Amino acid sequence: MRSLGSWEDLPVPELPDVENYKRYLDATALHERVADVVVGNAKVLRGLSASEISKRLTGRSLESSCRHGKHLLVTLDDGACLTIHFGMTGRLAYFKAMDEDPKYDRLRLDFDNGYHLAFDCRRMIGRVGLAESDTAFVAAEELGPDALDVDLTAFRKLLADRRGGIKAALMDQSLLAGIGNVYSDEILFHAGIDPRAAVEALDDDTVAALHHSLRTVLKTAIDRGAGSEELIHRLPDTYLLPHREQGAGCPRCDGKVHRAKIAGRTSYFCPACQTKGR
DNA sequence: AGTACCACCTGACGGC
DNA sequence: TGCCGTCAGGTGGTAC
Repeated sequence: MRSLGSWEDLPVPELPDVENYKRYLDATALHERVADVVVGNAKVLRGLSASEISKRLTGRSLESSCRHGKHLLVTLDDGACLTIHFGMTGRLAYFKAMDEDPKYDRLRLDFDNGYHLAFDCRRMIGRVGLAESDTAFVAAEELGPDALDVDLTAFRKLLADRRGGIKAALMDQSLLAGIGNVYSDEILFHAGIDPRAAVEALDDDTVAALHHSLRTVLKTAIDRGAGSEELIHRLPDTYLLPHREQGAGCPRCDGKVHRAKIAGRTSYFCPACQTKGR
């Protein structure tokens, strides 16, 4: 059992978490001018040197932001784009007093107003970079459309040409961007689809149900505070996320939650509820 | 094209 | 008590 407040309760950033990080950045650091850049660990820069990112960011201000899938893209006043991917353990912290600097601060922007924005990333699987523009970045990364921008017609089209497992398809960032292991499980749970199902095995009604679940789950997670450790306590009772444990009671039936490796990931599902696509 | 597996990375946890 | 293997999970690379 996970203990409350341990690092394990921190969410792995997928679309809903990153959306709330974007809103956090918009509410805090936007329009502030960067006075200094402090690189705590250049590994998160992948290739880009500390002096290069420092040179490009110093004197700039953060003008606007957008999110595409799990990426946060911040446009600067010179038109360039600061790109942030949170990996598994990344998050943002905006603060004034340096004793609030998070432990795993890998990159910090110090603003003219005396505040700081830190990219906190314990496992350093996250990365920060620079791109010509947000659209250039999305194209270069070969990302599919953002999961919340895909309507039912487009969703049917994406799946029509896809073969193989539905869980792998949902998590494929080049097909649609933003869904990872945890939310793919949640979405399939609400749609009543067996996570081991093949895409071809889903009929039209089931694809419509899947699309509906996808939107509902992602939006609910955003509204209930994804990105905060409180999310798990704020989700509706019918959500699987607080029951991601082998043998836990299914929140919808008398069955038990099962764990299995599906699409290469540890997956949780209820075999009694999730029967579609079998 | 889709799948399988490894590596990256850190810290928690179970086994002995 | 303490060492050690294993696991988590997004992404990227490679092999099939």
